[in-house]
Amino acid sequence: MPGKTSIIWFRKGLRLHDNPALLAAAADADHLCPLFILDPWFLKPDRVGVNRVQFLLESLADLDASFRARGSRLLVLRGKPAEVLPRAFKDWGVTHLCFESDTEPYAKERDAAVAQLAEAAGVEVASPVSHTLYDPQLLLARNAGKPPLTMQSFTKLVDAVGPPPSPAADPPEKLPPLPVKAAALDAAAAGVPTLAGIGYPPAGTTLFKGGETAALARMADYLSDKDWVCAFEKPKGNPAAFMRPATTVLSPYLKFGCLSPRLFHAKLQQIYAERKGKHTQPPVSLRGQLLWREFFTLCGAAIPNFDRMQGNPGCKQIPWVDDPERLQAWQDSRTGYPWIDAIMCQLRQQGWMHHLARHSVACFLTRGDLWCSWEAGQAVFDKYLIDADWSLNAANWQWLSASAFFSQYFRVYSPVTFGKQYDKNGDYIRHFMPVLKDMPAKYIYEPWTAPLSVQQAAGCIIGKDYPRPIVDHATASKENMARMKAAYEAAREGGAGGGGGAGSGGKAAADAGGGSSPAKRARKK
DNA sequence: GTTCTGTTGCTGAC
DNA sequence: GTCAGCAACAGAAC
Repeated sequence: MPGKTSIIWFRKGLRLHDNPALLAAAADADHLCPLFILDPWFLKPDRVGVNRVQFLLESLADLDASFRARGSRLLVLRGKPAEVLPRAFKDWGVTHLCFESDTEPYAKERDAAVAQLAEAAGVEVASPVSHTLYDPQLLLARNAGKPPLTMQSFTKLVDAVGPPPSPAADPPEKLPPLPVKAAALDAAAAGVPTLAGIGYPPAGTTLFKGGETAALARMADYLSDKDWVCAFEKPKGNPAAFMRPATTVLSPYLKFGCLSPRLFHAKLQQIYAERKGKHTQPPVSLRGQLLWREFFTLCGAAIPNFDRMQGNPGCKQIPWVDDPERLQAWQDSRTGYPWIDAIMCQLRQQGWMHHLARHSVACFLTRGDLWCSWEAGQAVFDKYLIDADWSLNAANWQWLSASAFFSQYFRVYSPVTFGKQYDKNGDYIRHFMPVLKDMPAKYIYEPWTAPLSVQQAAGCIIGKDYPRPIVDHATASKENMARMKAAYEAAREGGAGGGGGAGSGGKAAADAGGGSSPAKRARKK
């Protein structure tokens, strides 16, 4: 009987802890090859920014170091997985291929093709779930094959299913050696490349360092303050806090799998248990944030065309206007609204912004002010965010544009007053938009209202050094609200959400006789 | 059918 | 700091 030679194929899940695929590959193996493949599909500088790629390379270097400490090493090969892997099967005499299951559309297609090739080569495949707390297929099955549409029903679903699996055991101190031919590959052929080596600028500008080591340290740091953990309420965070962010910034580590959601979840439950119920609850608690991730990942896995408007049955069809100039101004921090422009600058610079800051700019681009498609904004976020996650990005853009999940389109973020609530002096703006750093606090959110003498004293003339507002918010938001109303009416008449290309052709009848009874209600908050 | 509620709106009067 | 009014949606529970 031939020996076992395995590949543990890393894609996300860039960690050794809670890694069931690694355990499966290593168990009773004579040879184990840890492998990452730099897929050209992901590495396009115009589509994936330098900060996220840097984060990835740092994560790979950290992974390599961890393998070396266990008598192994990480091989990094380049090419399409469907071409690289069959060669490796043959060259190295591979008998087993293990990788973490992935529900994104590209990944599903890629993995199905690879699994077929493996079968043809007589290679046994295992792909356990460890990117999410729960197996999305299991959740779907428990909910009649359909994803829940609200966070409340999602929370109910996971409550009914019970606690998620515990994190898997740590891998052994000593791992099997590489196959002989794989071990012969040198750094040039199979090492972690430099940014420049793959066509990127030599360095990114993000503050956040990739890798499992950094992830565990960051988690430990935030979890050490148990009062903070138990009092965490996401909506109360300060989006303008940039020296120490109001949230954990564990999202990029969860995105790449440097941190296991199950480990994070287990640690949170431990702390909550110590406090005997005195802690915040989902959806606003820290655990709630993991459930949001879980909810949206499930939606991304179960709803067709989840990253598009057309053909997406959950997405309201709204007649957005394709306006490249507006989109570009938004992307390049030239809207003339300092709060918006500063946030977009933080995005390009750090690859991360607070959740509420993302809300501000997403609302502004779509239903609030510029009436551009959420898909266009999604693409910009997908390029620059270090934590860009396919499902979460699509879900949040649909949420903010009131295309799905959320429908109170009359709640519009003000590009002027929203940030002011948190940062009266405008320190966040001064930091990210240095051109405005000497503008008096009175005018910093609306510099076009500053008298010319003030502008001169601040060294920032509006219309010359910094643009005038791209739209008048009061006018634009009012017009857009009317457009939303019409799109919603059209959707109701045309039969909900609408998958096909029906678009928004139906014009809104002034009063469809819908005659909803005059629900007079005294609502209190 | 009605009622309740939804992680995170804004403005202006008090 | 609180609260009504703004103009008003849709899923879930009843």
